[in-house]
Amino acid sequence: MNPARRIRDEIAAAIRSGEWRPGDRVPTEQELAARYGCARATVSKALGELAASGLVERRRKAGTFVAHPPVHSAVMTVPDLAELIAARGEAYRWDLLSADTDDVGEASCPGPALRIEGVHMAAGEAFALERRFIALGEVPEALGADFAAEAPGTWLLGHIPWTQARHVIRAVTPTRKEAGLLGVNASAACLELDRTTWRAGRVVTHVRQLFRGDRFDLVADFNAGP
Amino acid sequence: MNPARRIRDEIAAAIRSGEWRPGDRVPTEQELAARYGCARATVSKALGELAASGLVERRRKAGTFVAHPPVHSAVMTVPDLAELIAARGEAYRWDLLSADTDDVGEASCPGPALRIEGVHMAAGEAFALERRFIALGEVPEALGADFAAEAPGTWLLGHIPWTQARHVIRAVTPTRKEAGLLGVNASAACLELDRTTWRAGRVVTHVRQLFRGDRFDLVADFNAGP
DNA sequence: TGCGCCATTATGTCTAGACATAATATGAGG
DNA sequence: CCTCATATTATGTCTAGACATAATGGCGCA
Repeated sequence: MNPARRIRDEIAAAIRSGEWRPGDRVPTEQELAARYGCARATVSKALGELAASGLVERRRKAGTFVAHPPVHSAVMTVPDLAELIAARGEAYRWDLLSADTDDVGEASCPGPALRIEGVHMAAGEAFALERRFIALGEVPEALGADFAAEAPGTWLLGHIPWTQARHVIRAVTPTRKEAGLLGVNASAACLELDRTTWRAGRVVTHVRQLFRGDRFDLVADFNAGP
Repeated sequence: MNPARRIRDEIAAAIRSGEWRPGDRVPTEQELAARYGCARATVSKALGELAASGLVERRRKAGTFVAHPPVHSAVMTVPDLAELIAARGEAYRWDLLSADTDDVGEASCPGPALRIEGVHMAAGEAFALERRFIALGEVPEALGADFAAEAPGTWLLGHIPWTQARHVIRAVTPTRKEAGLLGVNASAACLELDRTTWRAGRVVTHVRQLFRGDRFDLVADFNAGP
């Protein structure tokens, strides 16, 4: 086992078990270096990783301290729907409802855009509705894509490299039309997921996905540190 | 500006702008060290941080490559309700409905537990319902706490150091009783947030919070890298 | 031709030492 | 007793060099 990894994991374990409490002082780098018989730089690397993951806080001159736990931040994975449904062992299908060019776009995706609507199907039943705008100024090649054959999210993932995104999650009651498409009662709660995606500061796409509340949970794990 | 930080940020910018595409080879550490006029260890540190944040992938002998973007993972912050509401400029209040000891607990929090129910109020109106189990085997001091004066989440945050947690988010239709407590129509969609919290592998608490769908959105940002 | 071994190569990690930086503690002066 | 300058100290970062490790590509042998 690496010295750096060992130091990092042992300190993380002491913090997570409650042995070292928030505010407690972590031994100085020199003390740890002596205890583990390694160079100070090695200890510093381990503490740097712990600080990056939020488990400790380092202050010059003062020393290193066990951080106070955050309210709750968690890493949430929003899965690719095709993969998610395949993982359940169900057949996945994307049904395109409409695809039109639109010179105006909408508030969160202004300018000329491609407007796409469709349904994600699992085991022959509607699973989620999708309404998407793709900014043609950023992704002109979207005009040549066949969104009847491939869901736009899947296509974009293969054509647009690293982006930033913001997700907004809320519970809503579907409109009558949406309820019909999803095959649920008009009073059934649905989970709405709005995602806006930027590249280099400019909006690439905005998508609103509406999930059947009875078939979809978002799961987020909070696991500070490595 | 730090050399390490500069290298890291310039490479991250090249990736996020699309200049370097997924699968592209990043120059070797030696080349980068020569280009930036610094030691190889400095380059290695920068690349290590980029790899930790998922922007690049490093393989021995093969080199460093721009990673393929993940489906979508995002850091979600589940706020402290008291703080959230205070930030909106509204008055926050916690109303305790009941607090009983329970020898059995429930599935996700087995064993002797404290069962607490209450309402989070904002500006005089119900905002969220909470039903919580606190494992007395792990947190016996919870018996001495005054949960009429302080919301159990707030109390736990101050008494239980670093933990792991899992969140499950779904859209539900409230029961008639829940709708009444929240002051919404029985057909209004609500956002349910289930959080189970562990310390050192043992369940500390399980909480179910039910939010008014029209008053609460979860926001998650995806911003790989520093 | 095909298989397996080995040299090469790029990353992974560490060391010992150096200097920078920032915040605290201390002491001098008002 | 308070205030400000200074010394101290722990972290922050870097360097140059070394060795470890793993995967790849090519070479040699069958």
